[in-house]
Amino acid sequence: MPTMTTRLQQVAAETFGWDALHPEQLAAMEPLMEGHDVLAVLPTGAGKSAIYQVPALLLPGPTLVVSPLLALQEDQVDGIESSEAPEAVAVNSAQRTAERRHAWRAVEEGEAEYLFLSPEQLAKDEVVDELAGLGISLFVVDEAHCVSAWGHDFRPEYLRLGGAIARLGHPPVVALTATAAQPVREDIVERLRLRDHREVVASFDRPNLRLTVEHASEDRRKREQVVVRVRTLMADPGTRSGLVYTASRKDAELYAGELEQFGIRAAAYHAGLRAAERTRVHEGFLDGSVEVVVATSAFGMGIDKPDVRFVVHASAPESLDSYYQQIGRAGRDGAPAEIVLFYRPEDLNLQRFLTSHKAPVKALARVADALHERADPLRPAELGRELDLSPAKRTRAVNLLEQAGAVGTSEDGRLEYLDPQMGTGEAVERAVGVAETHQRLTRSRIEMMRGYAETTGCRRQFLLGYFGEELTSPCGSCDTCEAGTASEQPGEDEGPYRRGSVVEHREWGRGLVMSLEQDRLTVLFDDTGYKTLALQAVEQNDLLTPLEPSA
DNA sequence: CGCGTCGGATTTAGATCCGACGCGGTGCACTAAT
Repeated sequence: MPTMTTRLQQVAAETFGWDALHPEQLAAMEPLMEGHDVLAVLPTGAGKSAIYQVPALLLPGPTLVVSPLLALQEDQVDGIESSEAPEAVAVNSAQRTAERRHAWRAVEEGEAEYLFLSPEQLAKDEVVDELAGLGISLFVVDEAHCVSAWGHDFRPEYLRLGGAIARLGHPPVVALTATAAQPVREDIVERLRLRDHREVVASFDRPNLRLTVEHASEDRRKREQVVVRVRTLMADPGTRSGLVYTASRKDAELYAGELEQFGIRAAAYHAGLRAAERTRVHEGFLDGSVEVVVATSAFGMGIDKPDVRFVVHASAPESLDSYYQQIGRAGRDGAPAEIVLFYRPEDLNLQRFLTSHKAPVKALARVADALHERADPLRPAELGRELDLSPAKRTRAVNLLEQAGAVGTSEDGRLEYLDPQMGTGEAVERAVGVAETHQRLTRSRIEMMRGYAETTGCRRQFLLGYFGEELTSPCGSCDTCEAGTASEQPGEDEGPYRRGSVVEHREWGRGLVMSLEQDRLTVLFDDTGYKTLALQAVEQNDLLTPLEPSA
């Protein structure tokens, strides 16, 4: 009787041609095979897809893969098609009816093992009903950070996945991502309602990325410096391609135009461009005809180019999660790459604006009232028709009420008001509270971005600390290390506050110590998000009470 | 929210100050008109 490990390795080799599975891949696959849910946070290139592709063939029913972009679904389907594995199909709005019907039939008849869907598809009753009859044996959430990054506002259907999983009888669930700090991991686990799950988290360290921050006071000056830096980087004979990230579409166009004037084959990329132009830039970047892509956050997921030699940020993004993901597109081949952030504190204001979403009080009240009045639970689509609310608005309101504990989803996907004793006024108030807590976390993440840019300590230590990883001594290769300011460091084992320990603050409640610098420490509070505290003030005023020793 | 820009006023002939105004990201799915 071969062991599970052997069987997995056999399938990997025979079907996919992978000679050996990494320990981390196996560590994620094995609990899945035993029926556990799994959250795997592994760097791009670590073979995340294998984690579901291989067990899928050893589990009885079809495998459902939720993927955020249609282009990614297409890539994955093509990838599976080129292996010996059974068929993979996608179902989405870009298809003709006949094509869609064919895809469903292929899964029903067992010809297709893998089915790719967007979260929006899964928010539709008829889709989940169809899936319920298929005996899905593995539920995959690819790019799972999207649950947390997009579910709360931009794509609220991401928060409906937990309900869909429940309606499918909760098959083993695996959530896969390359980037997730502690609160993101917790959010994924909670929102997808993972049960007794296992986490596989690889190191976030990318030693070949050289981290630098350039401080600028004037906007105009910063713009000049960005262009000069990109020209300098491109002048290196070993450099064929690089990425520039901007905060706005206009800036992407502006920088791309300017770089072109200096003879660099640059192109802008953002969501305002026509599909054909986006494809042209994307493909040009991969084949080398476009040297530098100047992009908003629209560019990145699914881009796997090994020789990107630099990532320059003309403006800071809204979190270190996004930043890490964007810089992670450099140096995939392992060779050195330059990472430069041009930082002006004012730039964070734009991020503050872009991430500010007020609680939809009107929609909350209407949804709460409608559900309170009804004796029978009702389907989300019915609710939308009844209230004449757009799907996005309705879903956002339902999500908030659900997180507030006022509304629940039944086994068959119907919405119900949980406690008739609770007035709708209170339900709305609680939901607003949930939105505000989330907003505080968002704000605090912007402050962590500021912390990274402004630290005099080792940048790599700061970045890794944010992801809950300890680098015991300064890296020696970032700008602060080279400038000598990063050399001082706190004694990790001295003092009552250690990385990973749990503390309590009178006002902010329970928190997890994320990192220690020479004169300050950063704590992730459950309700307030990240806070950076001066050690002196903490000690003098006895601000923090240690609750548990570090794990 | 708050930055950058623009136009007008002020004061005095080129420049500065002030207030008003516009602007700012990520994708799915669907529909209606060609």
